[in-house]
Amino acid sequence: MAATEVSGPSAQFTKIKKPDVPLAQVPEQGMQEETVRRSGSPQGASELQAEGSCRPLQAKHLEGELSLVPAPSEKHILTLQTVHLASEDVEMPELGWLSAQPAEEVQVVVQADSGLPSLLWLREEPQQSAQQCLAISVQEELFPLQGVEVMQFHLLEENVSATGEERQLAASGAQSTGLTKLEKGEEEEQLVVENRSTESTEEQFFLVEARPGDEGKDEIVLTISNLNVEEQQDKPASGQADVEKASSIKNQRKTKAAKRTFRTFRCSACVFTSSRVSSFNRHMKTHTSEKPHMCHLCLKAFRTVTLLRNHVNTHTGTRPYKCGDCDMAFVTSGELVRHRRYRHTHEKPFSCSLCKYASVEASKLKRHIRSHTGERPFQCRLCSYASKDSYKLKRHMRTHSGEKPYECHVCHARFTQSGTMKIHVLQKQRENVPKYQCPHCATIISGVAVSATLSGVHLRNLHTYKATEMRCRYCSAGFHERYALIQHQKTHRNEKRFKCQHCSYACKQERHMTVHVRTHTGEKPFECLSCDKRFRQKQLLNVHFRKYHDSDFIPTVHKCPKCGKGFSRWVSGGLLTAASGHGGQVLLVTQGGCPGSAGGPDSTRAPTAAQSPLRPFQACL
DNA sequence: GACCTTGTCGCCCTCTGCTGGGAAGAG
DNA sequence: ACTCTTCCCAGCAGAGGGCGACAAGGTC
Ligand SMILES: [Zn+2]
Ligand SMILES: [Zn+2]
Ligand SMILES: [Zn+2]
Ligand SMILES: [Zn+2]
Repeated sequence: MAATEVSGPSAQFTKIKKPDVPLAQVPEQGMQEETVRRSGSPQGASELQAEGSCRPLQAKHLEGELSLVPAPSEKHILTLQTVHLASEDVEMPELGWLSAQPAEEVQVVVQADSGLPSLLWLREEPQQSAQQCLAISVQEELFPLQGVEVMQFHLLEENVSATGEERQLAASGAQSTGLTKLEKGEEEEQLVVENRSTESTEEQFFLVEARPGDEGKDEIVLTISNLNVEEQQDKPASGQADVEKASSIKNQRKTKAAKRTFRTFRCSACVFTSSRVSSFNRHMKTHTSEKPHMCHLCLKAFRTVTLLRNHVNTHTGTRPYKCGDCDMAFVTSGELVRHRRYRHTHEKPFSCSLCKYASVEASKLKRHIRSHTGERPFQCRLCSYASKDSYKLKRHMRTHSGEKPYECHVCHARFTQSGTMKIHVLQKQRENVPKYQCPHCATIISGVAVSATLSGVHLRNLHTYKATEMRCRYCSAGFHERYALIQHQKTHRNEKRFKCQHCSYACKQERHMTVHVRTHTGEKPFECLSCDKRFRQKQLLNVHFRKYHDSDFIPTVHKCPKCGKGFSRWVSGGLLTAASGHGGQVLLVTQGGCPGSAGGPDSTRAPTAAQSPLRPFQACL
């Protein structure tokens, strides 16, 4: 490949568009190139808005370069950096793509139209070469290589513009030097990036070349090449503009990536890539069903010896990984780590972005997120219920099956949930615990916590001698023991302490006396709103209203078992109060029946008040 | 290949809170 | 006798903690 030329009316940055080649068609490795074009139609800077949660990047111009400075905490997904490939006799400057320090880099923002990551980083290099290209590094984990390879990189001319010098170069069709150079102050855009957090992973590299498009057209052609299969030497020779030469560029950055030689092996069946052939080979076995290692105890087969050994340990109970802080032990180190996070370190690496929840395991966060989204993937096949996790659905299914797996050991009652049974058992224990009988009184202390403490409290509170005499609330009696006082006061309870001033009537409660006094004063404070009749008691008014003004009122009929006549009420002493058929009279009857018969009581409901044979029985009220 | 780490799925558990029916007691 | 209120309790769902088991990749 020849030296890359960059041309065009302005500087250029890239807009990622949708992959337009199916992943399966993506060239596997090497120097295959994807050439994409973009016409020169301008795009408004306002389009530089990524969807989703966003954080603005402010464009700045620093000493002739425009850079977009991210917030320090930003993590980004793609990195786009310029690499200035020198001519054959010019030693290449350092390669920015290995720097892996985004905060130091100059960035270029691209927009994702199709959910692709929305930011590329672009590193501005000094203009040391007439031949330039771009290298893109991709954090593999979040953005599979194949997906990137086929992306279209569109130039956004409005965003950036070439310096005057560059314009000249472009106009002349000569080699451009300032691919990433931005005109100071020309368009300082507030750019927005997708705020997606990720951990740093191995990077993938592409070579992007820019050169003028068809003659006379406002067009730039970007050529994207894969660099992954090339080796990068620690001490490369001078570079050329083709990939092979780029691959041997001296890398002066002291980074991890720069210090090692790497080669990428890529699975043809999935997105997996690895720099190690051993990992690659092992990975390829995952695409087969080959499981040569079989458990002699249960005949289950495994892919690796390690998996088999762990499995056999579950049979034998062998748990080599013991927790240093408790007695727990585990089959695998991972289980131990997780246990320690749950029980000892409380480290919770997975945090909810919507609330303060954090979890030890990703699956727990996933489950938690459903409480925000309301998603209920587990649908009951018998009713409309759907749950957010499988366990709740399983638990719910017991309501259909009637299964009650939990049994009370005290009364053998069964329950669908353990918690329900637990509460029940606690209740039973309260009933069955040993009781404490106070030696000084009839008090019996029972409950779950019968103890010396509790009985001691009883003795101290009730049976200790008090120097100060305690007076009864109702009379002049005095006591030095609280228990004696309380017992005495109880004797006042059944006393008819309220005595009528006008007659001999006495009662226990003041409210009863209030009502009674009205029989002397004639006061009837409760007035019927429908007939102006007045009552001394509210209850009497209520009864009146129902009987005479409520059409829904259904009186109870007590039938005389002997003669079948209806009575409004049964009096336990053997009196039936006559209802209809007895002319509204009060009739004294024997237990066996009314005077015209003999027998016991019976009661039925009359169909309606209107149809009832009963007549309101005023005399008995 | 061994060891380790990371990730995933599934299972079971606890704690918690709401609800409705029924018994008991008060009014 | 009736009504109303309160309490109890079983039923049930929401949310989260913890572990078992396994798969797969990185590294030595
Ligand atoms: Zn087995
Ligand atoms: Zn422990
Ligand atoms: Zn949350
Ligand atoms: Zn259901």
